Amino acid sequence: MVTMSDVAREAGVSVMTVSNVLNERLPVGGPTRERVLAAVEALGYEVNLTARHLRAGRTDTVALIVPSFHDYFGEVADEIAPLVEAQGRHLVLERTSASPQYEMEAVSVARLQLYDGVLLSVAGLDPEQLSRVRTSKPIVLLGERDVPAHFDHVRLANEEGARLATAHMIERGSRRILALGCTLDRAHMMTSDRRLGWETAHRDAGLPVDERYVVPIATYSSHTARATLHDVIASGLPFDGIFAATDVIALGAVAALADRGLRVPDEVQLAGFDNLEVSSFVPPGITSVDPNHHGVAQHAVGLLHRRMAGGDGPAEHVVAPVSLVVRGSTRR
Amino acid sequence: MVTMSDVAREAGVSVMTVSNVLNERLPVGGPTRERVLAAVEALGYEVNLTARHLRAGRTDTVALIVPSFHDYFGEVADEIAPLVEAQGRHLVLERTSASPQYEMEAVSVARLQLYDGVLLSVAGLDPEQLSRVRTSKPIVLLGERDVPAHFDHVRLANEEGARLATAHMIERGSRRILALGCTLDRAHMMTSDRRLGWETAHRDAGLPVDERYVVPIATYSSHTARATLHDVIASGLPFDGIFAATDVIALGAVAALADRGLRVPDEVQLAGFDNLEVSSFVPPGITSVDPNHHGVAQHAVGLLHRRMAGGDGPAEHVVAPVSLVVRGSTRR
DNA sequence: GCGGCGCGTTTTATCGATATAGTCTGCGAA
DNA sequence: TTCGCAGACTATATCGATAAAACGCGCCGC
Repeated sequence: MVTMSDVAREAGVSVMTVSNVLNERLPVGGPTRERVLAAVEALGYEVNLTARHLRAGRTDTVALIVPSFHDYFGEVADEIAPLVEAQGRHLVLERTSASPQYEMEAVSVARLQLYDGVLLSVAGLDPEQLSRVRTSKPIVLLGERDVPAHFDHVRLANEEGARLATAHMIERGSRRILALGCTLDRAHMMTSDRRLGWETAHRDAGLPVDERYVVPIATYSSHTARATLHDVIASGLPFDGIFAATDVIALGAVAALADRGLRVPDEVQLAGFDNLEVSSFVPPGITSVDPNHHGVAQHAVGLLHRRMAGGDGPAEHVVAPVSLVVRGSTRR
Repeated sequence: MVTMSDVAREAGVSVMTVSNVLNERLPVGGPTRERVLAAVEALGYEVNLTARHLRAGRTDTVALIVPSFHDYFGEVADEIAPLVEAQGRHLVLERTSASPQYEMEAVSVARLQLYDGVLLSVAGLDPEQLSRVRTSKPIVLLGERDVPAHFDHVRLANEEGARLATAHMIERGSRRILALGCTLDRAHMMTSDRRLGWETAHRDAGLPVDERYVVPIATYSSHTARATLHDVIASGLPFDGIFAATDVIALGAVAALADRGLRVPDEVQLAGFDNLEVSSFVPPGITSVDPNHHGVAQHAVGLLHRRMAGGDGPAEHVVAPVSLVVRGSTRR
């Protein structure tokens, strides 16, 4: 490996002179500078970032830690990346498999030291576990779980989004709407907050809330959603609308409905949540709650930037507004 | 920040003793070890990985560098992650926006030093640019472009996959099959290799090859694909089948066909390439060439592992076999 | 003629961990 | 009593870069 001192020897100067030439900190005389640059070129020297990071105590890198790389998080990550790069920092992604253990490791002091800041998409950790995190570096939390108050946090207006989608289907005539992928839990988390919105829409419309229509699913995959909806259909529970807790679930539902020859939206209306890119392309177009990925990304990166710049106000808890994107899976 | 020497002072020992306790290199006496562990606990010490990396010249981290985080690459990344972790290393993702400049920076000596090895999914760099890369660390290339011979490389059987898909549609009755997203270029790259397979299938079946049916698209997004297919339909060019160069393109095609009320597969058969997860859920199910993500991931990680372990045989060029997954978008 | 100043460059210390060589203590054998 | 030696622990050098201080030299002004 070519080091700065190799360059220094080649150019007949001290390492500091090389450093000064390359970083333009202190001025270096013309001829000397030329010799240094020639030596750099000849040897193919490039700075060792690890050493620089150690010395500088800074890495100019931000980590985005997500449960998995595909679907929702991939799309969010692609929104976040340009914003971080616009600040002159690098973005790297790490993955936790949604396992609490991996998430804890990812925000361990040791790993945090590799980055100037971390965006953590919380999937597995509960508030109690999170409160044990030693925040040696700025962390901004993303995601729909409850988190300790001292963390900056960006979440979505889950209840409102679910309410919008459900109310829309009620207005368009659905009376028996499944809450697919939702749960009856009390803890504030994605699946229960969205179920609350589903409930609210029913109450607002003067309709009864039937808990049989809350159908949890074991894993948040299209595959499981498809199988679960098949079970519901087989059970004979009548329904004429589906609010899917996520678009990934909605996608599984679309498949299951097609498997059974149920027409969307004529026989069953369908709405999802997340407005994934794919949702506008799957015929007849999936109506979905748009979380405004770009806005979420801006909030999150903005908060993190403020902390990295030394800002130390009270923690902010942003609830990002959502809107409904109406497509062909609901009636007009 | 709590350092090892803070712990050493607290425990009344030298830093090396702390190091020895934590890394279990040299044996440390019972009582001393207890004091050290107590001090570590009390101060909340964790090792500084940057310092360790500098000293050790190793980071136990592999980078996967991709054009973008979502769709295809997100799915591949989720396959690669567990394999890298199984080797006791971390995986991080970086993104290049498919820009040649970013790709060059990503494999600059400086950035490579942060990792023990790199998996680079080549999108923007041509062989000439790649050959200028100073490979200070093991690199394995992924992707469908031609690359210099001295790089390990994993690619797909593009021509064969396209041939399979096209032949399948011909066999099922299509006679005028668009090659959507393919190109007439000569350079070996994804879009032209897949076009070759489309051609071969025609020749094999004794059908003429009509270049008007090769329809390139400006950007590889579902959105562009949808718009482009609308243009084709508007142009009046008759077709009864579509081979989409990627599933993302196929998804746009599905949307455009639905927009026009064209029934799949009755009026138009459709096949894609990549077998994205979504393809099995979009009604009626998109027939797609399965690149065996898992196998590709294993090859790539295996090659990289060999290099990182010091293996120095000749570069390997793996062409990963593909197979056709038949779904409802083609006739049975 | 000498202090002072500015410029260009080098010296030294440092970031935090770790490999290696060295030191100290105590115990057993000659 | 002395030497040897093993075991436990410490001192030092090192990874590669950079911040801060020091240095040498020429030139200016009084």
